[in-house]
Amino acid sequence: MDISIVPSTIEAIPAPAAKPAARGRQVACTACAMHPLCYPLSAAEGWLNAVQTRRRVAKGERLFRAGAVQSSLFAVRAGFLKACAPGPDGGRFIVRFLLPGDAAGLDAFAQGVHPTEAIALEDSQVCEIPRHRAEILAEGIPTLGAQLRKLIGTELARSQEHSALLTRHSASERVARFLLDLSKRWEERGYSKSAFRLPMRRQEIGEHLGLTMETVSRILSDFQSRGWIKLSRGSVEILPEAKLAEASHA
Amino acid sequence: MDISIVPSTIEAIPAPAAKPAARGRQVACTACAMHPLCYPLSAAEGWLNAVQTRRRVAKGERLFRAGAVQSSLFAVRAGFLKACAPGPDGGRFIVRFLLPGDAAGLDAFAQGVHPTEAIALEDSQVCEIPRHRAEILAEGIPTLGAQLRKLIGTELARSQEHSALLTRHSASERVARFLLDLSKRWEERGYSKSAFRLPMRRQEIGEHLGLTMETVSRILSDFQSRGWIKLSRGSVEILPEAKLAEASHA
DNA sequence: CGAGAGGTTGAGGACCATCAACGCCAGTGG
DNA sequence: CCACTGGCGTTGATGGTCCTCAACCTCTCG
Repeated sequence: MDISIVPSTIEAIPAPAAKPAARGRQVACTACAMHPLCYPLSAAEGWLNAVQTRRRVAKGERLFRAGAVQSSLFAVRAGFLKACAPGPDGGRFIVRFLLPGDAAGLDAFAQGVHPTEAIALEDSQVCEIPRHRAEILAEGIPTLGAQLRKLIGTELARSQEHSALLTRHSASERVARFLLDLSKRWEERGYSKSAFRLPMRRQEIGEHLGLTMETVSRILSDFQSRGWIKLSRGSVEILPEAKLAEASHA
Repeated sequence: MDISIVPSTIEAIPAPAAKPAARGRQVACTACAMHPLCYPLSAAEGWLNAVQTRRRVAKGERLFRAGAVQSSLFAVRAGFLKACAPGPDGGRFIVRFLLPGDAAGLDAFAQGVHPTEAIALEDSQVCEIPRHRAEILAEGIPTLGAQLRKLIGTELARSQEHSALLTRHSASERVARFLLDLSKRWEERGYSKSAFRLPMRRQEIGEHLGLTMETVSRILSDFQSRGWIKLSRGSVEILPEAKLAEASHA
């Protein structure tokens, strides 16, 4: 059985205690950013189990620490994490929120050390590919090398786009785009694009968008009062008649 | 003669008309971001000439266009360029200023298409490595593949750091850091860290830092009146007793 | 000389940060 | 069961930072 292609279940791996939070949310391997990396491995018998291990990350736990040597690449399998760059003053910038299927830790290819860290916002699961394995395999299988470049390049393009968002758009445009971006990413993973969880705090949205938590809260409230979204504890619904797209680049 | 190691001169390549602007400013190959890529090639006889070509880019000319298929990677050999992401509304975000020794076009590894474009701010020269060559070589020489990943990863880390700068720092902190960053990069290339050209317009500094040209102008004037810098047409001097570093993170 | 691009400087105001108070909810312990 | 507590979210008042609009200056080039 090819577990890289068949969407496997959480029960397929040893679990000390199956947690509801991580259930029904894991992404199919075929939708994973790392899939092109994992897939060829399944063809090379005996390698798969050695290369791909899984790991649980409890809410609040750090997957890897800023400044730590890059030992592995990660792919989020289930849950929700944040990738953040801690500042010297205790503040931090949240580079990105990580959804199931997203890759993490790629920025460490620069120095071999993680410049950012990843912290779980809820109980999560990740697939782990040891770095030296990835490198060896990238040498042996040319398409893997290309896929790895593509993955890092995608992160780069995304980061540049985020910078553009930060320089050229108002607070409400940023929040609107943030919601639409999440919506799109959930849709790409086969989930509802109109209703999804929002497990991060307002503070963290602010740290991602360059705003204060109060501003984020006000703007979300404003969107709700206009009938564009519906907020509830830890989740949001984007109403069909959403003017969000309109608001996002005006 | 190994032109990848010996700092070669502009006269060594056919030049329709040697332009003073590009002279005395080309970086030594050993200081180039692409050097680890170029260097191994010189060991493989016969490949070098085919892989590494040079190209002149006149002031105002576009090295590659946003949306164009990625045909090559580039390394700046002499001159000064900007890498920018044009917005739909005619505005744009300047991702980065490119100095001699910097790599350009790496973000195209995401889709095979350039998301950003590079435009010369003054007459420049670039080294060009066709993409398919780079890929073939990366397959053949493992260290090349790793170097390529490292290059892209470095761009990624830099971009994330820039995002952090945009979200968490005031206008004057941004300008101060911008100057210090340029200073450091010139120093790394063997030039003066205290006096260097500033060939971009105020408008363009603003597009890089998320500020208006008026704000940039005011802050530079302010720095000058405090005795921290000395401005002259197209260049700047950072005075030894610079409080810039202090201002950059306060 | 005139025209135009880029830079500087000023006045006024929008936008968002700051500071502060309050509400809601979950968890805790009496 | 209920008060207490602390984290998070909301909302209001106020002020600072930076944008906007505008005038003027300098330099370059035809």
